[in-house]
Parts: sequence; structure tokens; C-alpha cells
Amino acid sequence: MAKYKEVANEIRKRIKNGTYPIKDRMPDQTTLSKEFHTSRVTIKKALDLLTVAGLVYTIQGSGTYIKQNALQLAESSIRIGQNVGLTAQVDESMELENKTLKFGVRFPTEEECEQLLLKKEDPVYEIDRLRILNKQPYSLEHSILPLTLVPGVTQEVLQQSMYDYIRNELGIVFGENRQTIRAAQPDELDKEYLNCADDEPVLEVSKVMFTSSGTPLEYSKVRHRFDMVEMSFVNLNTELE
Amino acid sequence: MAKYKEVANEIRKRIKNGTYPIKDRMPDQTTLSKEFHTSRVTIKKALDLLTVAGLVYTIQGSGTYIKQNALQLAESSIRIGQNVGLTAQVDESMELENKTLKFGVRFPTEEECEQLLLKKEDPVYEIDRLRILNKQPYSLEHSILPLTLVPGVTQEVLQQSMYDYIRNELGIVFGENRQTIRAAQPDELDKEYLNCADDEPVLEVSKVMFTSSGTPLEYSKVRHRFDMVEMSFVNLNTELE
DNA sequence: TAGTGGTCTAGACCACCCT
DNA sequence: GGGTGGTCTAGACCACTAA
Repeated sequence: MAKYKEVANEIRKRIKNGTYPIKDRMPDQTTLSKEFHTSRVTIKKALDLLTVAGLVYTIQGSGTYIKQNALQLAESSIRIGQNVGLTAQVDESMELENKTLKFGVRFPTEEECEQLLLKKEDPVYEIDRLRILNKQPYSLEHSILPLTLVPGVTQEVLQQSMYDYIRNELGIVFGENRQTIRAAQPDELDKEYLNCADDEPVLEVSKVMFTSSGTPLEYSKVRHRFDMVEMSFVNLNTELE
Repeated sequence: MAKYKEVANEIRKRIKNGTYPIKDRMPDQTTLSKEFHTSRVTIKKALDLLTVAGLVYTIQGSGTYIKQNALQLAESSIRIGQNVGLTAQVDESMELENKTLKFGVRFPTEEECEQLLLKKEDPVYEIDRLRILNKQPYSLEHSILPLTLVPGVTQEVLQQSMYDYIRNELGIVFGENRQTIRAAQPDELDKEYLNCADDEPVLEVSKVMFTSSGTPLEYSKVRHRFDMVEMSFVNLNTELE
């Protein structure tokens, strides 16, 4: 473990246990560098980590201060880049079932070419799955994946986790993803599989997943019953420049 | 402008204009430090910026590489922490009108106390506004703000921008915010003001806005017609650790 | 084994806040 | 003017990759 991460963790502990009281000013960087037997640059890198994590903030010429909501953050598992997820999380006690509705190969549509940076002749998998949580219909997932990037998909893979297969079997490292969320009226599939009445909407999440090298890997649209999920995230530093 | 930011901008330009081709390896850090007449540490800080921005990625022992989707990012205005917003952006040519439906003062509910870290005796403003875009009902906004933090709100402020008032008149610097998005069936207010039919859902966005020092400033719920908005964001580095 | 990125140091100078 | 954070340097060592 790098020293600046160790220092950051130690300071995080101190904030959590009250050694550095909320809203107080922290010891200055020079003092900290002496205490931790390290250079000031290393202290600065540690404090940068905590700043991005939302625990502290600095004012040049004044000092480093603890945020008032630091304790909430120290408790939770929110981390940089990891701050997006379905609130209705699936935990150990829940039973998740996959039902494959469609599994085929075809050429991509124009929209899919654009999203996945493909040519018209690059074949893709088209996969429709119904996710069932505790015997209740949970979501309808429509996924498009380039055949050349993600080869060897089988019915068995679809029953398990597609992402586990991509990560563990194919050795692909995930990078960023882009999502768009909207509310929508239920269509025929929603009514059939999610048991939506005419006036029961769905929350639709479109996502493009990229590898760490920036290659588009998957374009998916997931539809949820409106009463089954909500999406939460933290938006940092809206006042940059 | 700090030197590492200048270097980052120059490298960004080179990626954009093709000096460093997509998916190629960049010159190594030592070479770059000589070219820019600076230290390697400064080059590293510049590359860190570009990494967070999603333009490049590094593999220790191997090199620094350009991401395949770097060009899309270089074009767009997406920045760190700024990567969340309504897709239906309001630009200059659009006409935005505010209609105040309710403007009152009261004590907070239990939920509001929890979200805003208030005591039961701390009074709050309760504000309901209808936003009208190009003569079309756009959103219904319900806001709760602590009276002691945001004093002096007037009808005139509500007609203009509340955030401008908080920033410019009160000198408060915004920090992070937390949002939750869900789909919902229309209620009576939605039907009256957003012209929702019974089967036309709304997209509801709950938000808690914090100051830079981490004090909760505003708790709001905004409801949109399902066909007027969608929310987009970029989720970075899902594979940390 | 050679090349490359990751980290760390000690000291320096500057910009900014506060009194 | 004194204190504090932001930046920068030159050099060093380590960890990892790739051949």
C-alpha cells in the first residue's frame, strides 16, 4: 500500500472517531508531514484523496477543514466513481432468477452502430432477458454486444452473470459507462412480463459500457416497474471553474 | 494557470487533432518532461487529469495509451463532477418562466429534519414553483430550505434564479449534491399543472444540495413530464481496486 | 533485462487568507 | 506580515510489463 493511501486511511479513521472534530480546522500540512515522518507532498496527495471522497475541503491560505456531512460519508460505502447504483440492491438473502426471452445474432441497426462504434457488417448478439427477484418480475433487459469483442456466449452464460463471464473468462477490464434515465409508458412487453397496468409506468435505463481502453462493449436498455427501483448518485464539485 | 494544467491542455489538443493517434502509446513521461521543460512529476499530474477526464489510461510498466472513445470526450463538454445534467438543456433561445404556487414558512417534517440535519424547531421555507419552457409546462419544483441558512428570500428572488441569489447575494459556495431518480404515476398537481393524463407518468428527481463545507442547503423534489426530460451521466472507473 | 509508470523526498517559491 | 495551501524541481527507488 502506498504511503499516501495509508496516511489518508489514518486521517479518515481520525475523522470518524472524532479525533479531528467536525467543522474544525485540521493540523497544517507541515505538522502532519512531521507526525507521519513523510514529505509535505505525500500529505497533500493524501488530503487530495479525502477531498475527492468528500470528507474534507481546503481553502488556500486558510487551512484544511472537515465537512459537516463527513460522518455520513465515512460510514457509507460511497466511493469515487462507484457512486451510482440501484437502491434496490440485491443482497445474499434474495433470490434472483434469469429467464432468457431472446438470444440471437444479427447485424446492428444504425443507432447501435453509432453507440457501439461498429460498421454495418459487424455482427452483434441481441439478448432479451427477464430478471425475477424473489418470484417478482424485476426488470426487462435488452442487450446488444459485438460478437467479435464478446465471443462464445452460451445459454449457460446467460443464466449466470454476463459480466462475470466477460471479466473472468474473457479477461476484459471494465472502464466507464454512460447512462440515460427516463420514465416511459408501458409497452406490450412491459405489460406481459412486468405485469404493468396501462397506468403503471416504467423506469428505463439506457447504458453504454466501455472497456478500460475505451472500446464500447455493450449497449443495453433495462426497463423496471416504477415501484421496484430508484436510482441514486452523488454529484461532486458542481462549482468547478 | 498551473503548469500541469497547461501541459494537460496541450496534450488534449494533440489527441484531438490526431498528433497522438487513437489507441497508440504516447511518448513516455521522461520524454514529455524534456519536451515541456518540466519535471516528470508535473507530467504525471497532467496525465492524471487526462485519466480522470477519460482521455487516456496508463498501464504500469507498459505505457500511457489513448482511449478509443477519447475523441467523443474531447469534443463534448463533459468534465469531472460536472457529468450530470438534464439532457433537455435550456439554451439562450428558450423562454423560461417561473410561476410561484406556494411560498410559506413552517417547521420541518421528520423526513426533512433527517435530510437537512435540522432540529424540529428550525424553521424552513416551503416553495412550490411551476417552470414553464416555451409556454409548455416543464416541471413542478418543491423545495425546502432552512431559514437560518438562506435568509431574505422574496417573491422577486423566486421569479429569478434561487441559486443565483444564494451564490451571489449570500456568497455561499455550492458543494456536492445527492440525487435520487424514480418514475411515478401522476398525482393531482401533475394532472393540473403538467397536463398529465392518467397514463402519462412523471420523472421525479429528489435532490439534497450541500455547501462546500458540507452543510445541507436545500431538499427538493422536481417532477417532469415523462416526455420532456431524460437524465444522463457518466460513471467512471467502476473497477476501482 | 530494459523500459515504463508509481511513488517519495527535501527544499523552494508563490498565492492567498487573516489579523 | 505570518501562516497556510498550491505548485514545482531534480533525483531516487520500486513495481510492473514485455521481450
